[in-house]
Amino acid sequence: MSNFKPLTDLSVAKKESEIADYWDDNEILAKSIAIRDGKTPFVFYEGPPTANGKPGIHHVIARTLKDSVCRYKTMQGYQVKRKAGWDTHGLPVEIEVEKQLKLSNKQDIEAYGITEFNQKCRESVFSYEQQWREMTKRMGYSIDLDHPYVTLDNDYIESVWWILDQFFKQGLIYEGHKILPYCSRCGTGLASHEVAQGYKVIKSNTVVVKFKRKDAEEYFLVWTTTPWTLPSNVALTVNPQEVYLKVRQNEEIYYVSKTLSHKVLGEEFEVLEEIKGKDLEYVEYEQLMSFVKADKKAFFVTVGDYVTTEDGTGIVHTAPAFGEDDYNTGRRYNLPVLQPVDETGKFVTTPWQGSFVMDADLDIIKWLHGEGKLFKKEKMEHNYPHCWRCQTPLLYYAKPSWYIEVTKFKDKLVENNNRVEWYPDYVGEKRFGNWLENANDWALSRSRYWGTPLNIWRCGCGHTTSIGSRKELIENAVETLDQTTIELHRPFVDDIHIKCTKCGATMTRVKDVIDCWFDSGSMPFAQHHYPFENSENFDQLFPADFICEGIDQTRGWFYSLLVISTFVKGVAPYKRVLVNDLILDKDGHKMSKSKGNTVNPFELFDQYGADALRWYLLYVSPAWTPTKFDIEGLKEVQSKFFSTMRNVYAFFSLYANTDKLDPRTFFINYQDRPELDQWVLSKYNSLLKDVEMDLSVFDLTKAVRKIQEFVNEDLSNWYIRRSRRRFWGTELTDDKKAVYNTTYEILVGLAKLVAPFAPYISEELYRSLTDELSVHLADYPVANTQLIDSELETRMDLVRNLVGLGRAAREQVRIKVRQPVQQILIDGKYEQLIDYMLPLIQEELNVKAVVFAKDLSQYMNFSLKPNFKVAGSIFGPKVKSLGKALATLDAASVVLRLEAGETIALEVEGELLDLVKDYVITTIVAKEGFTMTVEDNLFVILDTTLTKELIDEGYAREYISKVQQMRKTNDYEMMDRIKIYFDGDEEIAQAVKLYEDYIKKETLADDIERINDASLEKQNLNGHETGLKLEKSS
RNA sequence: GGGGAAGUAACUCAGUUGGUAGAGUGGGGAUCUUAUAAAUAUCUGGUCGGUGGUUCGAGUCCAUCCUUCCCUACCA
Repeated sequence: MSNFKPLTDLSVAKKESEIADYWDDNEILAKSIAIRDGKTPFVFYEGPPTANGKPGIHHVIARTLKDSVCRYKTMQGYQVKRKAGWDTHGLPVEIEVEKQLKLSNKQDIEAYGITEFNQKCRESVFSYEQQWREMTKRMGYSIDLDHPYVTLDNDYIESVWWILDQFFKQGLIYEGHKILPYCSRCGTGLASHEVAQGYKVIKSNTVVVKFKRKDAEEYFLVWTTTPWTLPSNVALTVNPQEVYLKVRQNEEIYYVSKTLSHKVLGEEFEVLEEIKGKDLEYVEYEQLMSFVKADKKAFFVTVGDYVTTEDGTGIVHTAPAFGEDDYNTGRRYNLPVLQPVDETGKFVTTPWQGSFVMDADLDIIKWLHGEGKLFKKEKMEHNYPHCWRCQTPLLYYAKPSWYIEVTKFKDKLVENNNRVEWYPDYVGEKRFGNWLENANDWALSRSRYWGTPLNIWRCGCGHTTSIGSRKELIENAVETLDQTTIELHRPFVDDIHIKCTKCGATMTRVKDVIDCWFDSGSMPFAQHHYPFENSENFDQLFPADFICEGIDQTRGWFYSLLVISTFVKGVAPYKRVLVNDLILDKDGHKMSKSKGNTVNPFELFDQYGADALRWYLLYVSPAWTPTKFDIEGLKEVQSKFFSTMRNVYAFFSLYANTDKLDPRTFFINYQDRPELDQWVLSKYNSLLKDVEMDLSVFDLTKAVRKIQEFVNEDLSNWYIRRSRRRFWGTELTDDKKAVYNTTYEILVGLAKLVAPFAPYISEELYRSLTDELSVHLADYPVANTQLIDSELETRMDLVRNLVGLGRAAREQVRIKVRQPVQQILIDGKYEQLIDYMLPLIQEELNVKAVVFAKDLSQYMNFSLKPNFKVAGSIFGPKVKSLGKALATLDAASVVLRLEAGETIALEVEGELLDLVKDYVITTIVAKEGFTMTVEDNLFVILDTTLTKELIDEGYAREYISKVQQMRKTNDYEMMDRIKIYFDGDEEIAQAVKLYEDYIKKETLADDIERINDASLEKQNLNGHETGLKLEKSS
C-alpha cells in the first residue's frame, strides 16, 4: 500500500455504523480476547441493567467508562473477558406489566393468572433488550451480548438457590416482620421510590398520653402523631444517655426528658428526681389499652439511641407493628407484635372495629380523654407519604418477611470493604463504609410474583427446609418431575411439595419470591452457573479486578455483591470500584421525563457521533462529579479535537499521496532528526507517560484532557504548522524523511492512544495508516523515555513564549507579521539556550535578525521582591521588613551583583542579613520609549524602523498573500501553475520587479505581467490599490 | 433528621507538599493561512461562598455558618 486512504466524507452516523459492522463481521472482541490467551486476566463484572425501560444518557457515561477501561487493559496485554448481563426480575417489571394489562392490585393479578402474568413479564423484559443491544453496539461498547447471563434463566436461578441454601443451612435466614409502606386500598406494599413520589403535608392530631407506672401512681408522658397505633403499644423507649426528670405538677407525678420538660409541662412544676435514661430500663407500666392481648412479656421501658429530645417528651411510644425503629427495638427485647389492623387498614378488634385507622384518631382521643389518660393534644402539620396511585395515606405495616442475618457478619463486611480500592476513595470510606457500619438485616422476601422464588418449604409442624439445586428438588419432591422441563418460576414451583423429615407430612413452598438485588448480587457465581459448572476454574474469574457503576449502586449492587461474596467466599468480590455520578442538564438539574430535560442518546450518536459523545462525557468533568450535560460542550469537543485529528491526518495523507511517499520505507534515526521533531517526540512520549499514570488511578478525565491538549497545541498548532514547508520540498531530503517519519509515528501512536476512549475514529485512522485488522487488537503505546528531553521541552516553551511576546509587540505598534522588520532584542541570558532556534523565531516573527541584549539596564527598570518560598522559611516574620529593605536598594546594580553570585549584606530590623540570589525575585519593567512586551520576566524588544528595503519586501509578501487567496477562491489545484496580471503604482511595480523570482516561486507563477486593465480585481496592498488577475498557464 | 459531595472569571473547569490565582469557552478589536465551517496572539474579565482562627504567608490547614446537588429516612 503506497496510498493513505482519504477519510470518508460520510456522516458520522453512517461511518460509525459501518465500523461497528466491521467489528462484528471480523469478531474483533472475540479476537481481542483470543490473542491474549494465557496472559494475566483482568476480571471485569458487568452490572446487569434492568431490562425494563429505555437506555438513557446516564447509561452511556457508565458504559463509556467501563468500555474505556476494558479496552485499555486489553491493549495493555491483559485478557479481559466481558460478559453482558440482564437483570430481569422484580417489581419494576411487574408494575410495567400491570399498567399494560390495566391491573391495579394483587387480587387482579391472581385473577388474571400468575402463569399468564409472569409470561407477560418475561415478554416485557425481552422487548427492551433489543433497544439495549442497539445502544450497546452503536456507542461502541465492546461486550459479549451473545452469551449474556440472564437472571431469569433456570441455571442462574439454580446458582442463586445454591447460595440461599448455604445461608439457610448456616442458620442465617430467618422469618421476621418487615415494616413496609403499605397502601391499604391497593392492598400492596410500595417500593421506596414510589413512596418518595407521594409526600404531602397533612394536618394531624398529636397527643401526649399518660402511661401509668405499674408499681407507683406515676406517669410516663409520651407523645405520638398517630393515636391509632396506641392499641398496639408494647413498650416505651428512652435514650440511655439522656437525663429524665421525675416531677410533680398539679398533684400528679410525671416522667419526662429534662431537655423537653419546659416545652411539655410549662414553667410550673417541682423536680423530684433526676434519672438517667439507662436507669429506667425495664421499669414496667400498665398497658394503655387492654384491647389486644400480648403473648409475650411486654409493657416495660426500653432504651434506644435513636430517641432524641428534639420533639415530644423524650419518651417514645413503641409499637413494633407500625414502625421500623419500633420493630427493631421489639426484636432486641423480644417484644410481641400486636396487630389489631387488617390488610385493608381497618381495626379488627377494639371499640373502633371496622373503621379505617386514620379515621379513628378522633374517637381514640375522645376515649383517652374519657379514661383520664390524655395529657394534652395539639394539631401539627407534617409530611406524610401517600399512595401515588390513589392518594390514600400509607400505613407502615409489619408484614411477615424472610431476612438474611447480615448483622451476624457485619464486621467481616467492613473489613472486606476496607481492602477494596474505591475511586473516588470517599465513596468507599465514607458513604459505603458508614452504611455498612449501620447495616441491618437484609429483608429478602417479596410477596410478589415475578422473581426468583424463595427456595424454602414449610411444614404444618413448623419445620422449614431449603432446596439447593434442581437435582435436590427432584429427589425430594412428592410429585414426579422431569429434569429437562422443570421450570423454577412461580407458579410452577408453588405446586411442588416435599416430604417433611420431622413429621412425614407434606411441606409447601413459602409463596414469596426474593429481592431482585439478591439476583444481581449473585452474579459472580451465577453468571458461570457456579458451582454446577466452571467450579474448577472459578478462581480465575473471581474476584473482579474492576467494576464500575453509578453512585446509586452503593446501596444496590455494590452492597448485594459484597454481602453475598463475603458470605460465600469470605472476601470482597471486587478489588477496584470506579464510581460515576449523575448526569444533570446544563443548569445542574436532574434529568427527568417530567421536566422534559432528558436527552436521547441515539439522536446524539447520529448527529455528533458516539466518539464525540464518549469523549465529551469523559472530558467535561471527572466521572465521580455530577456531569452537567451541555450540547455546546459536545460541539466544542467535536471541532477542537475530532476535526483537528482528522485534519492532521488529511494534511499528512495529502502530501504523502501526492509525493507517493510511504514513511514505512525509510527511517531517520531519532538523534538525526531536527530539533522540532525531537521536541514533538519528547512531548509525545511525556504524554504517554502521563496518560499511563492517570489511567492507573482511573482518572480518564485527566488523560483525555492531556491528549486533546497535545493534539491541539503541540501537534497541530506548532509541529505541523511549523513543518508545513518541509512537506512541500520537491527533493526527498533527510529533513523531509524525518518529518514524514515523525508525523507517521505520532499519528499511528495517537490512533492507539485514543482507541479506548474513541474507538471509531481511532479505528478509521489506524486502518488508513496501517494494514492491520484493527486498532483494538494492537498494543497500547508505551513511553520511550529515551526520547523524553525535558530541557528541550523547556527551551521550546521559551521560544514559543518569545514568539508570543513578539507578536504582542507588533500588535502594539500595528505592524502586521507580513511586514518584515529589521531586528528584535531578547534577553542575553538565553543566548546559550536557544541560539540555534533563532531561525525559528525569525521566521515566526518575520524579522531579519535576533539580537541578544547584554546590558538590560539600558532598556529596563528593575524591582526586587522577596522570594517568599525561599526567604519566608528562612527569615520567618522578617520577610515583610525584608521586602521594604529591598525596595530601598538600587535594583539595577544589586541584580548584576547577585547574578554574578555575590552576597550582599543588608540590614533588616537592625540585623545584618546575607542576601543571595535565591532570596529575591527580580521583576523587570520596560523603560519608556521602547516597543516591547514583558511577561514573567521574559521580554522582546521590537525595532520598528522600516527601511525602504523592508517596505518593498512587505509589498511582495502582501502581493503573494493576495495571489494565494485568489488561487483558493478560483479553486485552483495545489500544483496548478499560473500567470499573474496586475496593475498598480510605481512603488508596487518596483517591489514586484525586485522580488519577482521569490513571488513566482511562492505562487507557482510562470509569468508576471503588468498591464492596464480596469477589470482587474482591486486589492489593497498596504494602502496601495492594486488590481490583480490570475490565469492558469496553458 | 442522618450521611456524602461541591461552591474559584459571564459559562465549563485546573490549581500537586501552604509561597502571593490559571486554561478553555463567550464578548471586543486585530493578525495569519498551498491542512482546518480552522488557527494565532491580544484586550475584557476574580473579596477563590461568608466569618473567625493557625501561620511571616491560606484557594489550599482548622472551626463555624450559608447555598446547591446526591443518597437515606413517616425517628415517636
